[in-house]
Amino acid sequence: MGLKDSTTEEKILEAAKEVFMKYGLYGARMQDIADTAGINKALLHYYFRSKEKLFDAVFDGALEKYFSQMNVIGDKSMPIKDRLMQYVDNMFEFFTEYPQMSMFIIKEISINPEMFHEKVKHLKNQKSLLIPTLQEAIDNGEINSFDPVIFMVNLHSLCAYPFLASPLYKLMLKKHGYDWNGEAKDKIKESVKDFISFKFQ
Amino acid sequence: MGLKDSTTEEKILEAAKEVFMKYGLYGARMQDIADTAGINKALLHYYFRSKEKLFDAVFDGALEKYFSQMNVIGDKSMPIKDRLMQYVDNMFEFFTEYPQMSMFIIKEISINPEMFHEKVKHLKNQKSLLIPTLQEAIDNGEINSFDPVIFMVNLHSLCAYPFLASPLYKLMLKKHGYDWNGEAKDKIKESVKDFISFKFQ
DNA sequence: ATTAAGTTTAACCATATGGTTAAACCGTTT
DNA sequence: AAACGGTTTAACCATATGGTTAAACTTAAT
Repeated sequence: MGLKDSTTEEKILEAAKEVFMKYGLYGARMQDIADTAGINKALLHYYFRSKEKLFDAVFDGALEKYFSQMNVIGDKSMPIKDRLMQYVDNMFEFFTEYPQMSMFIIKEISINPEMFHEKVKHLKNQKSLLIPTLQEAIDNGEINSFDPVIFMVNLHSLCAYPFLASPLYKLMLKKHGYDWNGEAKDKIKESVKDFISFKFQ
Repeated sequence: MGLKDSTTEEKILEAAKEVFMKYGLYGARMQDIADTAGINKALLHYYFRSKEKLFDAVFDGALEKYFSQMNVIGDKSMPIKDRLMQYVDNMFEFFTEYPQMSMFIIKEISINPEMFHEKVKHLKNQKSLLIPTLQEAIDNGEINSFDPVIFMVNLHSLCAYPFLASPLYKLMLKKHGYDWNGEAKDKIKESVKDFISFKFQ
């Protein structure tokens, strides 16, 4: 019950992240995780009692990171437009660092929505900060009225989809002279900012 | 080698679609497919030699349907704006009928890009019709100049992501008074049309 | 009715897989 | 050095899984 060797546990978690994110709960193999971590398979069960428990640790971490990131939004000292531009920058930075995360979360929820329903209760940042922020700017008369919920869906679409579909784009954009890991990502980010700029004169 | 009972083969393919799309190649179980189809497991191997072959049949069908759909775009008799609006309608119709398809295709490509690379060669409609169509409208002076490749990415983002993320939205939009299966989908479609309208005065 | 060909099933097989256990291996305390 | 606690490993177990086989079944042609 004492302190466990943190580095081993972290090695396991890192490997589990990699394998679960790629193959999902059912597609992932414990032996694969052990090999990736460079340890014995029995150690997985020593640190995390079962495959499900290990998966939970990975999934909980992902949910926490994902939802807290989605709520990073600048304070009221800036105009709403600047805050949104910064929000776009943050999303692109986040998805660049964790390109597989949205796919992982969405896919696992689609397989097992009940589990997600249970887990979301224990999250601290479950409600979007973006929507009340937009609503406030509308109420202030800072921007013209529109539906902030629908706008949030559009904005997340524009930012998240290019990364979700990057396995496709990595192979298909070449035909049009673009390299995903090169200029494409930045050009897309600028185009997203262009897109939402129209909404704010 | 003669004609096989078409209904059994179709039952298998239907079940395989369902199970593979949900769990992916590695997560899917042959027994699960057999149970879903209501047949003996050995029959799967009688009609399709192996799990991989059965998966190929499903994946090839999905690729074919997906890429041919992405190229349905009206002819030059209409103004470019109307053609794009129709394109949006088509995408929303398609994703409503096959909500899991983009997820399935993208996920499997991300696990095994080489396989996709091989398969895409044998596709008839591999290159996007949207991009040359936009380029033509720009060259004609019908619309102001912009990058058609980046625009295509944005447009597909706006249309595809809401369905990709629908497992999430189904659970989260309720908090804001929306029902995914009710009004939300249509409101999002209209907002997408609004978004792209800005590009065309 | 018999044959022939395709179809379907139950019973099997070899291996993969999640999980367990007892022993070995540390590092620290006494 | 002995004892103790946490850590790691090899060997093992029960079941799941993809795949095979031989026999039973169905249908149509002769």
